[in-house]
Amino acid sequence: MKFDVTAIDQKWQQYWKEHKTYRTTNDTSKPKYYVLDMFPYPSGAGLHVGHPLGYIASDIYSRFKRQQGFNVLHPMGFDSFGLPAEQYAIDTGVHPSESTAVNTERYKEQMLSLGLSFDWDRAVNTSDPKYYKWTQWIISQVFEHWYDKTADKARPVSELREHLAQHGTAGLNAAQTEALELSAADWKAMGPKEQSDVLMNYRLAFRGTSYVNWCEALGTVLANDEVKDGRSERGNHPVVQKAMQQWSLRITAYAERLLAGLETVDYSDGLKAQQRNWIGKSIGALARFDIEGREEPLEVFTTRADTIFGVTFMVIAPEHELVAEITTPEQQKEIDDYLTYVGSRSEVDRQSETKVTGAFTGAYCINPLNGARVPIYIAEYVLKDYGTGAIMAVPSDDDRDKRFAEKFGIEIIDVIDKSDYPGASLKDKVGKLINSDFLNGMEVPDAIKAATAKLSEMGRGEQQVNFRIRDLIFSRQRYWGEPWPMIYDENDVPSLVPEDQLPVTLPPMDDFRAVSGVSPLERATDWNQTPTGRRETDTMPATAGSNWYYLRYMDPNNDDAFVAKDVVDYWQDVDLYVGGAEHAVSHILYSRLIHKFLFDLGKVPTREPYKKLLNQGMIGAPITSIHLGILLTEDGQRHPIWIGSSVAEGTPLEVEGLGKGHLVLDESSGTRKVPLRMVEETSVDNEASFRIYKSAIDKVADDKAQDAAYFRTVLQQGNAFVWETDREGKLFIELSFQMGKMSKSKHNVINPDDLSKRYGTDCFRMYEMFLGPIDQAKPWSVSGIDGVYRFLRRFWNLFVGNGDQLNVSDEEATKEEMKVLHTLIKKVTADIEGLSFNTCVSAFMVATNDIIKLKCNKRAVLEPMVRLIAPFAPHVADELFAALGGEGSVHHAAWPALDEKWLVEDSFTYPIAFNGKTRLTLDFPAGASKEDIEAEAKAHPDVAKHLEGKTIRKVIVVPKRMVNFVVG
RNA sequence: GCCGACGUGGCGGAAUUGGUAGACGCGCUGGAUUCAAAAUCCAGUUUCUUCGGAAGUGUGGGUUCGAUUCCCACCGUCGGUACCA
Repeated sequence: MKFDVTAIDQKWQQYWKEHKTYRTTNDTSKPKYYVLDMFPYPSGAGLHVGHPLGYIASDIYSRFKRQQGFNVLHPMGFDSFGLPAEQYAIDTGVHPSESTAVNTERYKEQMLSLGLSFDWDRAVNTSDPKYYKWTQWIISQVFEHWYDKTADKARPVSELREHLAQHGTAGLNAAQTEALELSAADWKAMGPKEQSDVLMNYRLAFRGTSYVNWCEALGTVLANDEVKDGRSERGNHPVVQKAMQQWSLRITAYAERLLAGLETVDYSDGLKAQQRNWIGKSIGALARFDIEGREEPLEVFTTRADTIFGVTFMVIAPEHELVAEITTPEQQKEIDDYLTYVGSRSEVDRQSETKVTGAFTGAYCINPLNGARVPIYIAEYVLKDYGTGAIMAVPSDDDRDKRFAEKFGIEIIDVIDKSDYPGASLKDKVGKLINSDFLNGMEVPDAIKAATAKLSEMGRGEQQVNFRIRDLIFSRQRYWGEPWPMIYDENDVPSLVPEDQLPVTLPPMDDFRAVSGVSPLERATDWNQTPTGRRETDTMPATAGSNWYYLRYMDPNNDDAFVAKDVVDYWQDVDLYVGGAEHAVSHILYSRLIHKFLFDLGKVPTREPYKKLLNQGMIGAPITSIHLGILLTEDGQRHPIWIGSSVAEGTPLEVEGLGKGHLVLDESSGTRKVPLRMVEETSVDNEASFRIYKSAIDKVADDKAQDAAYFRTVLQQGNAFVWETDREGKLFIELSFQMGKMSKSKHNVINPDDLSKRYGTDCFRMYEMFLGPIDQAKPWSVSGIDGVYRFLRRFWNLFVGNGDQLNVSDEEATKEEMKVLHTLIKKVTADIEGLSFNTCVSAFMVATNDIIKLKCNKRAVLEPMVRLIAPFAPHVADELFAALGGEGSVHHAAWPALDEKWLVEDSFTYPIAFNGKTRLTLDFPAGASKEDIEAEAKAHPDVAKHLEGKTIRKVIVVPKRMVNFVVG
């Protein structure tokens, strides 16, 4: 028996594959346990050392539960639709299905080599038509439902039609885009197109105009979470707001339930807070201000109705529909100029803006409580999508309003006396009302109630709840996603593709570019023209496939349903969900939405999809960045150029092909840093800086790899390099360097394969766990992996001794030896339950060291230790288990049972403290009484020495803890 | 700005309900083995010290017989979010 990690790894990985050791059946006789890893997107870069952290943790947990006798569902699959594969296809001409297949295979191999116990027979792929048939089916169901706020659940659209035919909109309490008023007769008089438009107002999946994040470079709409700092997360392209016709999911209908459900699940506080934030519930009041010379009032939403006497102007969003209507002729030019200015600004501009801007419409409205005449402005800082798109401005009590009032010379009326609350900010909502008529003297919370009540009494407003969350835009003008299963007839009325015709598969294409907002599928005319009408050419976003995948694993090959009822009734929900915090908001929220929808339909038995969520911490790694600057040439031309990290602004430069000039910086952010993968040829100069050599860049030009494609894109943003020369005369640019999280976009990924090969998979697994608490961020470092390797060797040597043969005795174990074993059982069992895997590894080390000291090689101790270490070191454990004559795989062997009798102590070592400071320790029998301990301790000569010349004021004895003398 | 998490040796990190701070591992120092090295094994390793001790868990206060743990204020790091009315 040799400790040959490579041979052991291969042998057992082969064995598990052949024997389908990790196959899971829907065996309802055992209790179920569902452990899920977040769906990976199979990128070209492969796994890095950050990924396995979560996979190993969930694998350990699954194996542990399996040994405890649970029927464990632990599946893996791939989120294989998405932008990167399509972008890669545009860059290289490789079809997304091909690159995805290659990447998926690579991920699977890497996961197999980590010894992860997935049941690969249950693997799913979102881009597989057999899978996305059901994605389309679920979205079809969403389309066929509306939200009844009275019943607080989704109901079929057929019932809505009936209601409209009988009562019109009377008595309808539905989640809707806008409030409609129709009689039954109105409804019946409508044509198909008009009826369809009315239903769209209520459908949970609907088509409508919305302001969207438009990314010109990617040629598609992006979700809020796909935009970071006004740029696209994929590719870092600028994003602008644009009004477009889009499919959306009415997530706002579920806002309240998504919020309430957080109370019932075991997620971290931080994550719950993030979700609450994203949903953004606020309770306030709707107030209606009459506009001079106009019937319809101006509606505003405010959380501070109490400050209504301090209102000195109103602000509406530039996109607000009233703007055109109320602007007076004298102010028309000013408003037009401002609208032009707003239209010219991207998201980045708007977000980085600190000064207030706006324009006066010339119109006035009337404060309903005191009749004051209030001017109406438009300004960028008021958002179209939140509340009513209009605010009542209270410059005395709101920072932005104040800056605006100061700039435009508007009166400021103090309405809150905060002198009782020094240091309180506006958000604290404290103080006493002044200058406010009947509210004077009230505290803020009371005044809010009183003012709201008054508005309501006057019919000028009412209490209202507002949510920050916006409906989820579910259209992408791209190829590589699920087609919306819709056909438009000659009246432009969309209808679902019948269920028996699903899936609507993607047509084969070889050119995936989206041209000016039109999906590439528009060009597939053979596909999109059908006898009954034209197909919808928008596809769904990546989240469509990933927000319900956990259900498909339960029943992955079912052709009659997304999951069979009896199967989902058995598996219920995910017990433990492990993944990165970067998906904390969007993915979790969207799958919670779909789950709740399916619950309403009676398709799933639980209200929440994920009972417990574990977010693994990031593993940090170096990020190298290349700098982009601007060369201003003597003839006034500006050229983007690549420069070293140390080139200062104003440096005179002469660049081949561009001429002489000097360096100016990017207006927005100085030199712009672009993360760059360390290509192999890049050489390390010292720890703080890296160099990229010209020879490396030239080589990339004809490289077909996916990394090279990214690299080329980056390089195309600058058109020349400002080279420096090293000692050997080679040209290079110095890159900047910092530690940061490991991610595809930062191109600082470290691959686990090498370590796994060198030290063995089990060592790599235990080392990753040993790094620290699973949920905390930490830098990657390989120092320390040797220690884990040495431990595994020592553990192995317990069984083989000095020779190459198994050397285990059948003698009865001593009390001391059994104590070591049971201490380990207790610690490891508790710590796995508590997801504290790093301390488990320590516990194994301690136990191994103790057993070595006891020179114990007894089966009674060692065999249970093999079963304990099996979740952590599955290969070595199976090898040892087989050598010991175990039947089958250790991974189906029972978890060792704890017997507390071995842990009972005869005596306890008490720390003896004086005024809380421990000075010595003394042993007392475990059963000794307080009185005996106190008397004996006082009598002990070492204690007496400390008590000399002092008065004992008090003695505290806590059995099995400590003794403390309070002296003076 | 707001929300959340976290601050412990040279480093990663341990410490049930408040009860011996620094487990375990890395690194380092010394030793054994070796012609030598690797590997392995043994001992030591918070700081200061007059070698009796003393101080010590980001900083300052508080509660307590006793605080890494609980409370208050502040500082710092990381993550999220940002004109949300």
